[in-house]
Amino acid sequence: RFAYNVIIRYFGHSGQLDLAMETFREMKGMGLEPDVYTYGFLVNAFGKAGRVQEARKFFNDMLDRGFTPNVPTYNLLMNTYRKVGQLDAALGLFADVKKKGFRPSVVTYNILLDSLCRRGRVGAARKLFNKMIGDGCTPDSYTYSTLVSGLGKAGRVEDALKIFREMVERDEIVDLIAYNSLLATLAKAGNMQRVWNLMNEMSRKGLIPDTNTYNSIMNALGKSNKPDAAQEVFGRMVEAGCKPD
RNA sequence: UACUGUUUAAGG
Repeated sequence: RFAYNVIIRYFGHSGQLDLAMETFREMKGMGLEPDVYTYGFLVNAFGKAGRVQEARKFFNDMLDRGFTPNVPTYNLLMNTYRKVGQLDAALGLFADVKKKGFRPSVVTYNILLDSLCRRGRVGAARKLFNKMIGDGCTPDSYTYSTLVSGLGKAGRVEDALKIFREMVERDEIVDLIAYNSLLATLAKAGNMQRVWNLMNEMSRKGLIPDTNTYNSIMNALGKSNKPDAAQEVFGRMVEAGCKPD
Protein backbone atom coordinates (compact mmCIF):
# COMPACT_ATOMS: atom_id res chain seq x y z
CA ARG A 1 0.00 0.00 0.00
CA PHE A 2 2.89 2.27 0.80
CA ALA A 3 4.26 1.71 -2.69
CA TYR A 4 0.91 2.52 -4.28
CA ASN A 5 0.67 5.68 -2.24
CA VAL A 6 4.05 6.82 -3.46
CA ILE A 7 3.05 6.19 -7.07
CA ILE A 8 -0.27 7.99 -6.71
CA ARG A 9 1.49 10.92 -5.10
CA TYR A 10 3.97 11.02 -7.97
CA PHE A 11 1.28 11.02 -10.66
CA GLY A 12 -0.69 13.59 -8.75
CA HIS A 13 2.30 15.82 -8.38
CA SER A 14 3.08 15.67 -12.07
CA GLY A 15 -0.51 16.34 -13.02
CA GLN A 16 -1.12 12.93 -14.58
CA LEU A 17 -4.51 12.53 -13.04
CA ASP A 18 -5.62 9.70 -15.26
CA LEU A 19 -2.64 7.62 -14.25
CA ALA A 20 -3.20 8.48 -10.61
CA MET A 21 -6.77 7.24 -10.94
CA GLU A 22 -5.71 4.12 -12.73
CA THR A 23 -3.22 3.33 -10.01
CA PHE A 24 -5.89 3.93 -7.40
CA ARG A 25 -8.23 1.45 -9.13
CA GLU A 26 -5.45 -1.06 -9.48
CA MET A 27 -4.70 -0.72 -5.80
CA LYS A 28 -8.28 -1.44 -4.86
CA GLY A 29 -8.40 -4.27 -7.38
CA MET A 30 -5.52 -5.90 -5.56
CA GLY A 31 -7.59 -5.80 -2.41
CA LEU A 32 -5.41 -3.15 -0.82
CA GLU A 33 -7.24 -0.71 1.37
CA PRO A 34 -6.53 2.98 0.70
CA ASP A 35 -5.72 5.06 3.75
CA VAL A 36 -6.00 8.76 4.58
CA TYR A 37 -2.76 9.41 2.72
CA THR A 38 -4.05 7.76 -0.43
CA TYR A 39 -7.14 9.92 -0.35
CA GLY A 40 -5.09 12.95 0.60
CA PHE A 41 -2.87 12.56 -2.44
CA LEU A 42 -5.91 12.27 -4.68
CA VAL A 43 -7.61 15.29 -3.14
CA ASN A 44 -4.42 17.24 -3.64
CA ALA A 45 -3.92 16.05 -7.21
CA PHE A 46 -7.39 17.08 -8.34
CA GLY A 47 -7.39 20.17 -6.17
CA LYS A 48 -4.18 21.46 -7.72
CA ALA A 49 -5.78 21.04 -11.12
CA GLY A 50 -8.72 23.12 -9.93
CA ARG A 51 -11.08 20.16 -10.15
CA VAL A 52 -12.99 20.89 -7.00
CA GLN A 53 -15.82 18.43 -7.53
CA GLU A 54 -13.51 15.46 -7.78
CA ALA A 55 -11.34 16.61 -4.93
CA ARG A 56 -14.39 16.91 -2.74
CA LYS A 57 -15.65 13.54 -3.92
CA PHE A 58 -12.49 11.79 -2.75
CA PHE A 59 -12.68 13.61 0.53
CA ASN A 60 -16.26 12.48 1.03
CA ASP A 61 -15.44 8.93 -0.06
CA MET A 62 -12.87 8.88 2.67
CA LEU A 63 -15.44 9.98 5.23
CA ASP A 64 -17.97 7.44 3.94
CA ARG A 65 -15.46 4.68 4.36
CA GLY A 66 -15.14 5.60 7.98
CA PHE A 67 -11.74 7.24 7.91
CA THR A 68 -11.12 10.19 10.13
CA PRO A 69 -9.21 12.84 8.21
CA ASN A 70 -6.52 14.62 10.15
CA VAL A 71 -5.73 18.31 9.97
CA PRO A 72 -3.36 18.16 6.97
CA THR A 73 -6.05 16.27 5.05
CA TYR A 74 -8.55 19.00 5.78
CA ASN A 75 -5.93 21.51 4.71
CA LEU A 76 -5.64 19.84 1.33
CA LEU A 77 -9.31 20.31 0.55
CA MET A 78 -9.31 23.77 2.07
CA ASN A 79 -6.44 24.69 -0.17
CA THR A 80 -8.47 23.52 -3.15
CA TYR A 81 -11.23 25.93 -2.16
CA ARG A 82 -8.68 28.68 -1.68
CA LYS A 83 -7.30 28.20 -5.14
CA VAL A 84 -10.65 28.56 -6.82
CA GLY A 85 -11.78 31.38 -4.56
CA GLN A 86 -14.50 29.46 -2.72
CA LEU A 87 -14.08 31.32 0.51
CA ASP A 88 -17.33 30.16 2.07
CA ALA A 89 -16.51 26.51 1.49
CA ALA A 90 -13.09 27.04 3.05
CA LEU A 91 -14.64 28.70 6.09
CA GLY A 92 -17.14 25.86 6.33
CA LEU A 93 -14.36 23.31 6.48
CA PHE A 94 -12.65 25.37 9.13
CA ALA A 95 -15.82 25.19 11.20
CA ASP A 96 -15.89 21.40 10.70
CA VAL A 97 -12.34 21.05 11.89
CA LYS A 98 -13.12 22.89 15.08
CA LYS A 99 -16.41 21.10 15.60
CA LYS A 100 -14.60 17.79 15.47
CA GLY A 101 -12.30 18.99 18.19
CA PHE A 102 -9.18 19.26 16.04
CA ARG A 103 -6.76 22.09 16.50
CA PRO A 104 -6.23 23.96 13.24
CA SER A 105 -2.56 24.15 12.37
CA VAL A 106 -0.63 27.20 11.30
CA VAL A 107 -1.03 25.94 7.73
CA THR A 108 -4.81 25.92 8.18
CA TYR A 109 -4.74 29.53 9.27
CA ASN A 110 -2.36 30.48 6.47
CA ILE A 111 -4.68 29.01 3.87
CA LEU A 112 -7.66 30.88 5.33
CA LEU A 113 -5.75 34.14 5.62
CA ASP A 114 -4.77 33.90 1.99
CA SER A 115 -8.35 33.05 0.99
CA LEU A 116 -9.65 36.10 2.81
CA CYS A 117 -7.02 38.40 1.33
CA ARG A 118 -7.64 37.16 -2.20
CA ARG A 119 -11.29 38.02 -1.78
CA GLY A 120 -10.36 41.45 -0.56
CA ARG A 121 -11.46 40.72 2.98
CA VAL A 122 -8.30 42.07 4.57
CA GLY A 123 -10.11 43.31 7.64
CA ALA A 124 -11.42 39.83 8.32
CA ALA A 125 -7.94 38.49 7.68
CA ARG A 126 -6.45 40.73 10.34
CA LYS A 127 -9.13 39.64 12.76
CA LEU A 128 -8.37 36.00 12.06
CA PHE A 129 -4.69 36.72 12.52
CA ASN A 130 -5.38 38.03 16.02
CA LYS A 131 -7.63 35.11 16.73
CA MET A 132 -5.01 32.60 15.71
CA ILE A 133 -2.54 34.15 18.13
CA GLY A 134 -5.21 34.16 20.81
CA ASP A 135 -5.77 30.47 20.16
CA GLY A 136 -2.11 29.81 20.79
CA CYS A 137 -1.13 29.23 17.19
CA THR A 138 2.17 30.92 16.40
CA PRO A 139 2.38 32.66 13.03
CA ASP A 140 5.28 31.63 10.81
CA SER A 141 6.99 33.32 7.88
CA TYR A 142 4.23 32.07 5.54
CA THR A 143 1.67 33.84 7.70
CA TYR A 144 3.48 37.14 7.58
CA SER A 145 4.25 37.05 3.87
CA THR A 146 0.65 36.18 3.11
CA LEU A 147 -0.54 39.17 5.08
CA VAL A 148 2.08 41.58 3.76
CA SER A 149 1.21 40.60 0.23
CA GLY A 150 -2.53 40.64 0.82
CA LEU A 151 -2.51 44.00 2.53
CA GLY A 152 -0.25 45.36 -0.19
CA LYS A 153 -2.59 44.22 -2.94
CA ALA A 154 -5.43 45.93 -1.12
CA GLY A 155 -3.37 49.12 -1.16
CA ARG A 156 -2.89 49.10 2.60
CA VAL A 157 0.80 49.86 2.49
CA GLU A 158 1.14 51.10 6.05
CA ASP A 159 -0.63 48.05 7.42
CA ALA A 160 1.65 45.84 5.37
CA LEU A 161 4.68 47.60 6.80
CA LYS A 162 3.30 47.19 10.28
CA ILE A 163 2.94 43.44 9.83
CA PHE A 164 6.43 43.25 8.39
CA ARG A 165 7.86 45.06 11.40
CA GLU A 166 5.93 42.80 13.70
CA MET A 167 7.58 39.84 12.04
CA VAL A 168 10.97 41.38 12.71
CA GLU A 169 10.08 42.17 16.32
CA ARG A 170 8.93 38.65 16.92
CA ASP A 171 12.24 37.33 15.67
CA GLU A 172 10.57 35.45 12.88
CA ILE A 173 13.03 34.70 10.12
CA VAL A 174 12.56 37.27 7.39
CA ASP A 175 13.25 35.31 4.27
CA LEU A 176 13.55 36.32 0.64
CA ILE A 177 9.85 35.84 -0.01
CA ALA A 178 8.96 38.13 2.86
CA TYR A 179 11.23 40.81 1.42
CA ASN A 180 9.86 40.27 -2.06
CA SER A 181 6.32 40.65 -0.77
CA LEU A 182 7.07 43.96 0.87
CA LEU A 183 9.19 45.21 -2.03
CA ALA A 184 6.37 44.54 -4.48
CA THR A 185 3.98 46.41 -2.21
CA LEU A 186 6.26 49.42 -1.86
CA ALA A 187 7.12 49.51 -5.54
CA LYS A 188 3.46 49.44 -6.53
CA ALA A 189 2.82 52.30 -4.15
CA GLY A 190 5.58 54.27 -5.84
CA ASN A 191 7.59 54.34 -2.65
CA MET A 192 10.91 53.85 -4.37
CA GLN A 193 13.01 55.33 -1.61
CA ARG A 194 11.88 52.60 0.72
CA VAL A 195 12.41 50.04 -2.01
CA TRP A 196 16.09 50.95 -2.30
CA ASN A 197 16.49 51.07 1.46
CA LEU A 198 15.00 47.63 1.78
CA MET A 199 17.23 46.29 -0.97
CA ASN A 200 20.24 47.59 0.95
CA GLU A 201 19.00 46.00 4.12
CA MET A 202 18.69 42.71 2.28
CA SER A 203 22.24 42.76 1.04
CA ARG A 204 23.47 43.63 4.54
CA LYS A 205 21.79 40.45 5.66
CA GLY A 206 23.33 38.51 2.84
CA LEU A 207 20.04 37.84 1.09
CA ILE A 208 20.41 37.67 -2.66
CA PRO A 209 17.57 39.23 -4.67
CA ASP A 210 16.13 36.86 -7.28
CA THR A 211 14.25 37.34 -10.54
CA ASN A 212 11.07 37.74 -8.55
CA THR A 213 12.54 40.66 -6.66
CA TYR A 214 13.64 42.50 -9.78
CA ASN A 215 10.60 41.60 -11.84
CA SER A 216 8.15 43.00 -9.33
CA ILE A 217 10.07 46.26 -9.07
CA MET A 218 10.43 46.67 -12.82
CA ASN A 219 6.79 45.84 -13.27
CA ALA A 220 5.76 48.57 -10.87
CA LEU A 221 8.08 51.07 -12.51
CA GLY A 222 6.73 50.20 -15.91
CA LYS A 223 3.17 50.69 -14.78
CA SER A 224 3.95 54.09 -13.37
CA ASN A 225 5.51 55.18 -16.65
CA LYS A 226 9.12 55.08 -15.60
CA PRO A 227 10.69 52.90 -18.24
CA ASP A 228 14.06 54.58 -17.71
CA ALA A 229 14.08 53.63 -14.04
CA ALA A 230 12.97 50.12 -14.97
CA GLN A 231 15.85 49.87 -17.38
CA GLU A 232 18.23 50.95 -14.67
CA VAL A 233 16.95 48.20 -12.41
CA PHE A 234 17.37 45.78 -15.26
CA GLY A 235 20.97 46.88 -15.55
CA ARG A 236 21.52 46.31 -11.86
CA MET A 237 19.95 42.90 -12.11
CA VAL A 238 22.30 41.80 -14.84
CA GLU A 239 25.22 43.38 -13.01
CA ALA A 240 24.33 41.40 -9.92
CA GLY A 241 24.49 38.24 -11.97
CA CYS A 242 20.77 37.60 -11.90
CA LYS A 243 19.55 36.04 -15.13
CA PRO A 244 16.38 37.66 -16.52
CA ASP A 245 13.64 35.15 -17.17
C1' U B 1 4.94 9.34 2.96
C1' A B 2 0.79 14.45 2.16
C1' C B 3 -0.93 20.60 2.99
C1' U B 4 0.19 27.05 2.79
C1' G B 5 3.25 32.61 1.12
C1' U B 6 6.37 36.71 -3.23
C1' U B 7 6.25 39.53 -9.67
C1' U B 8 3.78 38.97 -14.53
C1' A B 9 0.75 42.65 -19.61
C1' A B 10 -2.37 45.04 -23.58
C1' G B 11 -6.97 44.36 -26.25
C1' G B 12 -11.70 42.22 -26.13
